[in-house]
Parts: sequence; structure tokens; C-alpha cells
Amino acid sequence: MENLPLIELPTEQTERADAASNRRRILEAATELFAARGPDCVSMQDVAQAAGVGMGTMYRRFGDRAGLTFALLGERHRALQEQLLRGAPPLGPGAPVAERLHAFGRARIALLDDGEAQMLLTTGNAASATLRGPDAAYRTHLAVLLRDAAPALDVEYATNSLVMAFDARLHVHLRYEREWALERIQDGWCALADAWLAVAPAT
Amino acid sequence: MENLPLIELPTEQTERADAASNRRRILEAATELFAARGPDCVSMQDVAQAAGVGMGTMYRRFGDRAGLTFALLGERHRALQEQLLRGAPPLGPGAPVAERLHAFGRARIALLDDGEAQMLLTTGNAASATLRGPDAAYRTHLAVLLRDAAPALDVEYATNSLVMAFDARLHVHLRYEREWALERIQDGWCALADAWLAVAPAT
DNA sequence: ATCAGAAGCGGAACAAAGTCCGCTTACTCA
DNA sequence: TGAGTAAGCGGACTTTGTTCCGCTTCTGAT
Repeated sequence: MENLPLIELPTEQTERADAASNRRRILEAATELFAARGPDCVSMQDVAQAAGVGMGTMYRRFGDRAGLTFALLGERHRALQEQLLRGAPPLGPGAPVAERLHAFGRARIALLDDGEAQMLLTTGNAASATLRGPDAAYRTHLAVLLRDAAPALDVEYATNSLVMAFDARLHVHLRYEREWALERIQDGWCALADAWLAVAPAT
Repeated sequence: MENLPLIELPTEQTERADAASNRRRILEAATELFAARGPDCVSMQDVAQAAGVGMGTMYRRFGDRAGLTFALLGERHRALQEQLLRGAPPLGPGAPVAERLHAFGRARIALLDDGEAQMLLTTGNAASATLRGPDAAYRTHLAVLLRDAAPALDVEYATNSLVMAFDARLHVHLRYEREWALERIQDGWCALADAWLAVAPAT
């Protein structure tokens, strides 16, 4: 489990000094603009201009809008992942599987709820956030926990269903159109995890 | 259950004759182009031109690209929904809940697999296919079945998790990147449905 | 048949994501 | 220190979805 892939930090090895400084400026400008106007009122042009760089620079660095967004979210997810690997139970190792799943799900959904969903909504279809985004790193974590606890399962499928429940559009829908409390969404996710665990528990 | 909303047919009431004819021509042109080149190589311009109408006409009729796509998919989904309401078991009424869920899930995923997923991928983020698209009509069906069978559940949340599993990007990912067999995806969905049913079965 | 008015229409204009390519500049290695 | 070179840069350009608005056409009542 120690080879669980951390969300990649910028490859500090082969990066030119000006490039690094540009990356920092882009991230700072984006953070500021997103906070000030909301992510859906900020174009890539806006960010480039505010950062004082050209479009080519942004796209060389981050690939596309989704890449920039994921980079902005990287910090908090690196922290959560650190806790999963080396933190105290129940987030970290040591607690029973069900409790670890619950703790993880609640933490992850809390992040979604704290502005992340709105940012992910603007990433379009280009790459499913589920596949390239922050959650990609959590698949392994879920799969490992499930594999231990319920070996009879199609663990990969179950993992997918758990990760799909972090979908930003779903979250925004439930939270703001249906006006669900955060806790209801978290409880629902925990119930889903429990349902999978109950399918074929390791005896 | 008889008030389950059918996927809306064009409101034949207040529609001018020329408008109706234009709608037909747009749908025909789109069907043909999508089949010929694949949905990701057809722009809205292409469709308008092939149909011999202006952009304004398309957008007045269908709202956006997603709307056009959903309209194209409407026929097959109206047929499936008809079967759910009045068809023979296990798709239609009469069979045990688990069997009805399985039959429905398999049928719906088969449609996804048959070209639908690629079409939905091009609809972008504008509207979650899950909320406005074909699956919106299936939420009620799932909720009713689940409510009968497992009243202790948060039926709405469970419904969402089942519908999210029809996500087009997920399907394309599993099917073509991971190269899963169609049956594995269908089996996975059935297992998810069973897991929910097992949580708090009606005695 | 006529006519008023609303519904519908076309296509130019706009916005924003993402690409391209010739120029610039930071690093490397004598 | 002084080329050589590859990485990096800027911003115009392309593409595509979507909107806007002045004009046209259908329709129902008279």
C-alpha cells in the first residue's frame, strides 16, 4: 500500500527557473481570480493576462483547463492522501475497514462541498474528473480496502461506483438544487460503502 | 406508477407546420451525419447545413447540442420505457424486484453500449446527461422499485448511485480503455442493485 | 381573401478553449 | 566566459458552441 501514487508534484528536476516562476504566477493568479469572481466567470485568457503570460505558456504548463484546475486542487488532496497513508485512524491505517471507508468518504465529500465542486464543473468533458482528477489517486486506496474486506466482489466495479458518487455535478445537484444537507450526502455514501462490504464479507 | 413521466414527445399542439418539418429534417440530417462520421466529427454547423436550416432554427428547436442528442436518443428510450410500464416480465411489471432491476439495468447498459455512450460524450458538461438526459426518466422507475423493496434506504441516494453508473464516460472508460466485456459491466451493475436491496430488505 | 401578429428563421457576431510557430532565453559544457 | 541548444514563450489563429436580431412566413380570425 505504500506505493499508492501521490498526486504528482511539479517535476522540480528538469524545470527551468523562469518556467517555475511562471507556474507559480499562473497558480496565484488563478487562485485569486477564482476566489474573486467564481470559477465560471474566469476564462483562460483572464488567467493568462492576470499572470502576465501568454496562452502558450499556460497550455504548455497545464495542458488544458482541467489540468490547471486539478493543479489548484492538488494541495488539499495531497494533504488528505498523506493522512490516508500515514495519519491517525480512522483516516489512516489501523481502524476497521468500514470505519476507514466512512472517514475517507466524509472527508472527501467535505472537500467537494468546500468549493471544489464548482471548480470541477468548469472543467467540461475534456477529461472525466473521475479519471484524471483528484479522485484518480483515491481509486487505489478504495480498491485496497475493498479487496481485503470483500474479496468476492468485482472490486474494480465497486470502486468505480464509489468514486462516481464524488461526481461534481451530482454533488451540486443534490446540494443546491435538491438542497440536501451535507450530512445526508455523506451518510448516503457511507451506506453505499457498507452495502458493498456486506455483499461478501471476509469471514 | 402509471404517472411515470414518458420522455416528452414534441408538443404537437402548438407547432407550426414548417417548424415540424424543419425538426424532422434536422433529426434526419443529424442521424445520418452521426452514423457516417461519428458524433465527435460533426459540428452543429454541419448538421444545420445538411438539414438546410440556419443555426437559429436548430437552437430554437433543441436548445443546445445536448438537447439535439437527447432527441435523437428519444426513440429507443421511449420504447424501453414502454416496456418497463407495460411490457412482459421481467422488464415489465410482475417479476420480483431484483429480477426487474437486473433486466432493466442490462437493457439500459446495452443501449449505452450500442453507440449511445459516444453520442453522450459530445454533449459536454452543459447538462449532466444524468439529470436532463435519457436517464432522468428512469429515476422514478428505480425509486419506485427500491422503495417497495428496501424502505429503510435513502432511496433517492441509492437511485442516484445506480443512475450514475450509466455515465457515458465511465462506460467508455471501462469498455474501451480497460477493455471490459459488456457482461462484466452489466454484472457489476446488478451486483450494485443487489447490494442496495440487501441493506434493509422488506420482510 | 385579407390582415395582424406571433412564431419561426437565417446567418453574422460573439466567446472561449485549445493550437501553432517563429522568436527568445535560461542552462550546459568547454 | 561564450557559444550552442533545447526548453520555453507570446499571442494571433482556428474551431465550435451559442446568442442575437432584423426579416419572413404561417395561421386563425374577420
